[in-house]
Amino acid sequence: MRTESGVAGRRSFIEEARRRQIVEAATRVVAEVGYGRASLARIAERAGTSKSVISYHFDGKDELLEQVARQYLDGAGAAMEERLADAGTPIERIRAWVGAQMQYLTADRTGFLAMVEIVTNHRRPDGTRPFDGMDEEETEILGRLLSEGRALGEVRDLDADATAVIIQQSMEGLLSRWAYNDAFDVTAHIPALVDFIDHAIRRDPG
Amino acid sequence: MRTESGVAGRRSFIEEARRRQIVEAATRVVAEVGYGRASLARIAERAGTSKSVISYHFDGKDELLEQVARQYLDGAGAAMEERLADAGTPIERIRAWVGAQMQYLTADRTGFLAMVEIVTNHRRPDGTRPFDGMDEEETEILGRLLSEGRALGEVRDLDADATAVIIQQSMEGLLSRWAYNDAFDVTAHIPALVDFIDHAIRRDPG
DNA sequence: TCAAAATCAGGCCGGGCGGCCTAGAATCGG
DNA sequence: CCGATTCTAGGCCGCCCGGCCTGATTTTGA
Repeated sequence: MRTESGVAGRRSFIEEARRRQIVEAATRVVAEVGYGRASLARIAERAGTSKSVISYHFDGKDELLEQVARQYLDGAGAAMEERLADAGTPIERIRAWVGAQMQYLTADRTGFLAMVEIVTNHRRPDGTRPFDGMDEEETEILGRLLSEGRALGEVRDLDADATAVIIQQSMEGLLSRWAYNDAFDVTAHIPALVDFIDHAIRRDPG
Repeated sequence: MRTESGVAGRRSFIEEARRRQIVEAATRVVAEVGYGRASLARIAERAGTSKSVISYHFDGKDELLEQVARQYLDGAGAAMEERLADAGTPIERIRAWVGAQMQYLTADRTGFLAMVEIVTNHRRPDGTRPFDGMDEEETEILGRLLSEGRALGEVRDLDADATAVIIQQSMEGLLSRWAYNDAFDVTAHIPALVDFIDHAIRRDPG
């Protein structure tokens, strides 16, 4: 690879197309057979090319898989930032936030499964996980909204930070169920989850 | 191995001791380096023995790892069955259930991590997961308790089955946070979770 | 006591892995 | 148009894996 990685846009047309194609193939393979069985040979076969093409366009398997996860997470992050409503009361914004997050994350099952496999299993040579402490930022957003809600009297007396973690993980828990059970209709459970959270935090339920 | 597997109790003293020792070593190795890097060589080294001892006492790596997960899950199942309170209102029983489950599952971090790694990553040769649909039974228990509570007017109007899934997965979500972040103080969050669930389902909060 | 059975360590084997090399094909730039 | 560059396919390498074999050692049981 001639263009030293890091600066985008300096890549040729073929380079970009190949990277997209390979990332796409890797996503499908990881989602299908899992992280452990996703080899370069399988990915190359799925992409209709050879292993050396992957080696040529990526620094190695690690960079490719990190790219797969990073790509999905970047998309999710951008979509969330865009849909983070400024209007409404804190609880309304939390409801919108939870709904939007669940809706986006369940839109592309293959991408989601691949991301989960990589985030949970990928390790650096020293054993550490590259994708650590990802959702802390989102938890902080929830925590701020809960604090605002408490100040306004809309949210009952509770530990904002602890509750933010619980809300965030209740979402991830539901997504986890969906990840392990294809037949589980997660979208049908989103309203129940939003309602569940609403009643859990609202001071004066109606 | 002479005693055809299946019938327990027919194993010799040495056999039992070795199996316990190897399962213990495998648990620690899987929890430390993850499912993907947990090789027979590493497990044997940790156990202070050689690979062939594992091959002698177990049918293979698959049986060993399934044993590691099964052992933890059996212990959890037995503990839960024992602590499933008969007394109290449905919500009180749900609170007790959630608290007990969280308390037991966080008591042995190493065993829990190994179980999670194996349950999520272990696959049969055909690609299917042996540990599928495990928590459905527990979800059904929660669903029954919610239905009872609704009939008694203690629980608000809600979809019992959907809510049962959400409660179950909110627990697993919190455990997942703990699994990925050693510093996360999960026990400190248990009361907040129980309170969260209580407010989410109770008809007349106070 | 002592042969038979059980248990163990070390080495070896075939296989799949990621990475790399090489020769040639495709593309580009002047 | 053609040399230089980019890109690709296939094969090869060393590594680690799980499984197996062999021969030594320990334990068992009559």
